[in-house]
Amino acid sequence: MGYPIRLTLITMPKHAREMGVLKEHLGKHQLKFTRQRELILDAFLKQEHITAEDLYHQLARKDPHLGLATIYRTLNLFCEAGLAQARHFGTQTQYDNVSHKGHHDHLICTGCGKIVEFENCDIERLQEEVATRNGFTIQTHRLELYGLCSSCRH
Amino acid sequence: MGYPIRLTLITMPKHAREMGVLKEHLGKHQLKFTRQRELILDAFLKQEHITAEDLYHQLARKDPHLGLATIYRTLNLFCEAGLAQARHFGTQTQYDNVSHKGHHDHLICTGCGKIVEFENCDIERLQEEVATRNGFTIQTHRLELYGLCSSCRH
DNA sequence: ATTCTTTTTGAGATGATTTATCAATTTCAA
DNA sequence: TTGAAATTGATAAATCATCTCAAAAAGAAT
Repeated sequence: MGYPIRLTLITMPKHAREMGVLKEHLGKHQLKFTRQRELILDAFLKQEHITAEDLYHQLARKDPHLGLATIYRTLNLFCEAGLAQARHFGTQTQYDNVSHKGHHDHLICTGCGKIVEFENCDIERLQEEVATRNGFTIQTHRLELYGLCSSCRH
Repeated sequence: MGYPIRLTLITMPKHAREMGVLKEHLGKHQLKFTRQRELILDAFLKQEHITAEDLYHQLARKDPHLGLATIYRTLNLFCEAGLAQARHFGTQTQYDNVSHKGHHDHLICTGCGKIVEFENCDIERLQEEVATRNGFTIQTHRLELYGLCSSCRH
């Protein structure tokens, strides 16, 4: 009986953990915490993946008119801080939100463009094996499977 | 005893099989077989992977002066014919020669840029599993492992 | 709070890569 | 050989991302 005691968590600001990661990275590199960086991180974390251009338009309506260059700079900063990962799919660069998972693999439908994300420990273990056998130490990886989803096969 | 009877193969023109693949693709799409396309395929097949720019410079001295636009058009044509595969690595597009292997996976050193190619049947089998579980039929895939090679780790 | 140094921002210029345009040329089937 | 259709090459244009730099903001030290 009694209510679950989650009040402190419920009232925590959104994306507190990621904001902390960002601040730690900034501190370590003599960089500053700005309103723009906060706004962009907040918006970025609401998506699985987005392009700089899309994020620019999404934020254009907000109060200060954020420059496109700032969006690019900040997304690249997130990559360095380990909050995002750049991926070149098609013509524009996609920035993936990897703040809540170790790796990010994709199943991509060549028919409709649908993207399904997955994780597979067995594959990752085999990747480590291959790398070790070749004297490499893996920092990150990218696995994309292209094909037709069930709807597009017909 | 006696010599191995491989004479017909030995005297076959280089890249005959791939040239056949190209011609078949051209025929199916009302496209024409030109001297440029022949030259570009010949040069392209001599590498594992190359950028349009590099191929352009490599061919610049040859008889008909090939335009850069033609190189791009033709490499994209090869992709459609299944002879090449485009990969966005860094800023330029890399065109991989996939004519003699099923798939093309890479170990890429983030220190020196060295690229090691590998194939791993176990990984491919697991990829099929993942795809099937999600209702996908795989057409192709891309696996890139980024890390430091043994020389760059120091 | 004020000052001061350093970093960041925004707007547009710039750079890099790829595609589009179009007249002249080439291919290839009739 | 002829003629319709496709291709080519040169360059313009488009696309995407980074660079430049003066003005603004951040943050530490007064």
